[in-house]
Amino acid sequence: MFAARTDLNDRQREAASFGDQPLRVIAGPGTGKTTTLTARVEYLLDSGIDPERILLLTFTRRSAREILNRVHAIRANAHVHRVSGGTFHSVAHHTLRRHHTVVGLSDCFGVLDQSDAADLLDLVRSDLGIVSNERRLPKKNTLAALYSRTVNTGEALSDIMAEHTPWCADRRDQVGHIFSAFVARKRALGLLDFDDLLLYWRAAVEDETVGKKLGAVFDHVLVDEFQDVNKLQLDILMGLRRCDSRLTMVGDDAQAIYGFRGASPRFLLDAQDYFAGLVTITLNVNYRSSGAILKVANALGADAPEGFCATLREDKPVLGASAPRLVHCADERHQSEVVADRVLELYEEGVALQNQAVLFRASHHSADLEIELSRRRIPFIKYGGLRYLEAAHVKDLLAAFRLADNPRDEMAWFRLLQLMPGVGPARARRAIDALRDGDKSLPLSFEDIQGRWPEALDHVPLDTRDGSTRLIDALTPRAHESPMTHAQRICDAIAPFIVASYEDAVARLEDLGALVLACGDTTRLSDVAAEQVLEAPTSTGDFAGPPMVDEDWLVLSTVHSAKGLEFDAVHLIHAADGNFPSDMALGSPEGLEEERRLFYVAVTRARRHLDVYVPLRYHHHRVRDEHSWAQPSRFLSDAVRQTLEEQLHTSPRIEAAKLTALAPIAGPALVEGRLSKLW
DNA sequence: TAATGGGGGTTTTTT
DNA sequence: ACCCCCATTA
Repeated sequence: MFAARTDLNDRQREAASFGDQPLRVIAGPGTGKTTTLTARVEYLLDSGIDPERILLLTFTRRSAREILNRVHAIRANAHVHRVSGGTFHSVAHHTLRRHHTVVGLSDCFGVLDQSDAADLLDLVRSDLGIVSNERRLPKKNTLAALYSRTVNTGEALSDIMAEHTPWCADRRDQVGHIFSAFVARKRALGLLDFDDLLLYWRAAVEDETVGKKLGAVFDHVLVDEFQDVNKLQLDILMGLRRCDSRLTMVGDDAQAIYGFRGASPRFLLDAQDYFAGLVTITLNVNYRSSGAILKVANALGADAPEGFCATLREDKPVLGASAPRLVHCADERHQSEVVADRVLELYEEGVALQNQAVLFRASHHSADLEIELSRRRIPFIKYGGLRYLEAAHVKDLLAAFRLADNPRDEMAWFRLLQLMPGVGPARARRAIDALRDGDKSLPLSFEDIQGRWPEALDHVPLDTRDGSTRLIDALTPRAHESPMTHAQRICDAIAPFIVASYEDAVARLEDLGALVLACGDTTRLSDVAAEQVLEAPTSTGDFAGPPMVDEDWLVLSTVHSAKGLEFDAVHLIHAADGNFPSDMALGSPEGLEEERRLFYVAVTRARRHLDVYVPLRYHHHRVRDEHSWAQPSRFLSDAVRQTLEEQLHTSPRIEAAKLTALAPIAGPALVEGRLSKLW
């Protein structure tokens, strides 16, 4: 039973067994946040709450699973798997699928990921006759970011643009036109983007009657990583809890790193304004890191202008810890060598590769290290950055899945038609136009599509007509066919195009096969496509299996993706100003403070070993020797440096290069002079 | 008129 | 991987 748990401290226990008022737990890194949430779920189950009536909102599906697995490990007989949980977006998706009628959606809506949304914005822009190559008009990805920030914060577009894209603020009206056309187009095509999932969920919970019903489904709502909640998500929570005060929020203002998604730690700090009767419990005893590492973290916190809520306290000394170091390297190449050396050194000392992580600010910062690791045959897995899901062939098949349910999805048509050789944007567009009915909208069923297909065929080159017709046949659903069989037919129809256009077709076809298998237990293909997009594999290894056969591998991760994780050893690379903090974030004081928190997150992932690396020199082009000198990150203030042991590494390569600058010796004379004594 | 392939330059972070 | 630009091909 719950009372028997002895691994909780008093504060954790108090939080876990707290009553029915709104509860805010401020939990610094390593203070047992997950343990406490787990214990709270366990406590609620013990007190007789039906697992299905607990909603656990976490930042990633992975952390939801981790918490539920832990509960499950403790009480194997419980129906823990029935606890409702996931990310805001995935719970929104489930809610909308189930209750599509009440929010006025069709049940076959497709879900666009970020880059699909950007593509649609670009399409809408060109339809409006707004030319993209004019200077000062934001590019599609910037447009997508602007749109997202605007709807997630609920602030006026002009304010958002003035703050984040002042260089094009005078284009506000055009951007506004693009956005309203974008909204209309999504609706006409039966598509929702990530933001729409939340917007529709909010619309539902904000409705007096519907909201009451949706909220009444849950007795308890628990929210992890509350510091990364934005206004839209806060509105949803307030709607869900309009008649019920049982809400638990766990977070840490010091780890708020998702401002670019409209999140603000203010919602955690000001939670009492949104939830009446709020009680706060603060956890600050750290069970993760060595005292020396905590000193680094606290020094970083002390530099923050407004400070952090929790100053971390050591529980008891961590065994086998080394002094945190600041390592100066010659350049990026040298940094990779030094990191690889250090990783192997720790490995020799018994720290498995899996317990070591290399962290960095931006995904491409690991490029050189990846080369070095491959050269030395050190296996690694990379989190963050590019995902397999973003690979073209996967997106192709997912587009086909969406299309099979919803023939109005022009985005999907546009993408699939261009898969055929000889079909580019212009022909794809004409073929789509040929499919339209008189009123310019696409048919709702594949029967009608089949009827119009001969006309569309005129726009496809002769030698791809067979293949494209086979694809249309595959997309057309058959009576009494399981989604998986249908998916397999679609996959088979696409395979020839994949084989024709990619060198490494075998590996890509394997990816597609995995996607087909993922259709096992669903009723709709568009549902599978959405699930895949919402629960993307988080690393380059998740999708196709680990990169090598070895059972141990080093973790490479962006700091964002490392959130919530911990490692015996952390190697933080590129701690140079401009990289970390990123110079993209220096425009505003808030941006800089977010970078500081990000640095803090990186440092606090480490249990026993922390090494921060600063390359002194950056090469800009491969040509010649153009380079600039880097300043160490501004977060490495004097106070922070006093908590670190500084180490200056000289590189044999750099030392060797210096030789060429020396005055030459008289080589031939010396050699011949010495030899001449022999004869 | 379109599609395609090559080359060069860039890339913040994620649901 | 993306974007942008340019030359070549169908």
